[in-house]
Amino acid sequence: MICHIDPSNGIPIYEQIERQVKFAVANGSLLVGERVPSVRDMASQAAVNVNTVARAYRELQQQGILHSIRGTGLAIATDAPEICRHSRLNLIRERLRSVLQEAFQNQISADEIRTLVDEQCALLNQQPPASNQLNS
Amino acid sequence: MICHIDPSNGIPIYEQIERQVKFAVANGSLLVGERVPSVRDMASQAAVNVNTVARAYRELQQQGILHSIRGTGLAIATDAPEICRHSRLNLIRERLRSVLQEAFQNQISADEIRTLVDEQCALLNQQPPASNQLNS
DNA sequence: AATACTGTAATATGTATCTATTACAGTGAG
DNA sequence: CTCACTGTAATAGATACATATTACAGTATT
Repeated sequence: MICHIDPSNGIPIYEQIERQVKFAVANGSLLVGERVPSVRDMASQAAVNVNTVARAYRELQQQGILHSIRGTGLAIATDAPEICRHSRLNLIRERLRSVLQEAFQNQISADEIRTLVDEQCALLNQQPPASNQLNS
Repeated sequence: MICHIDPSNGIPIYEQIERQVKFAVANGSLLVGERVPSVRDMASQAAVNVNTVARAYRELQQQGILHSIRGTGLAIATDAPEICRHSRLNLIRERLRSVLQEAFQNQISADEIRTLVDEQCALLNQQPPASNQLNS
């Protein structure tokens, strides 16, 4: 899989990696038993430090999404698809809630919000669908 | 004015203060020439350090939204309403774009997004409208 | 003049994130 | 066995954010 890091969106890099692994599992882009890219591969693809990837993988292990195969790598755990399918919308919902809360607190109407949403949906649909490929 | 700080939304506190002053100006809650709460008042109301408020005010000065009256305080500048009315939707648009970009990159459909938006609009409408009052 | 406010600045401390680098033990293929 | 790969750990350094504390100069009120 390929990770797209946005260094300027306020979300820590290790957490962005975490989230994208979860989405990939929920999408079926990563299957149970399949190995995730090695920390060094992922780090070089994402132009990020190895420690940062290692932290993401560590937290994914603690959540039961990855399990370690000693000396070989990290693989998608059996329970991962269920966990990640459940997380899929929640990850977006939480971020969305935070934005809309600020909007409502500052007198922006639901109509204005819906207009902004439609506008951004149109813009993002035109862009390349950010190919979520598997790795080698 | 009263500031609502969310320590867990990834936006630095000084920037949250900055944004809320801009919204208040755009809304007409703060009028040209009116004084903004003193750094010490704002800090105690928001349960935040004085330096953090001072940083927000400093950046608002650099943007031409506040101007200093020596020994007396900071007041809303003449150009502030125009600047802030222009910023109003853009501040939300940028945060929204970031969230929707992540959603689209991870195969969440526009329909799913719109469902989430409507769901959150309904939830937030039920809550107290977060009174954006002027101070004493 | 004295007092109580303004903003502003300097200093030190703590925490979180990220980087760079080095090292080590386990695994598998040649 | 050797070599190249795994994850993992330890260390050190940089930066950003926020805190606590102290201090100072300007202004207005009494």
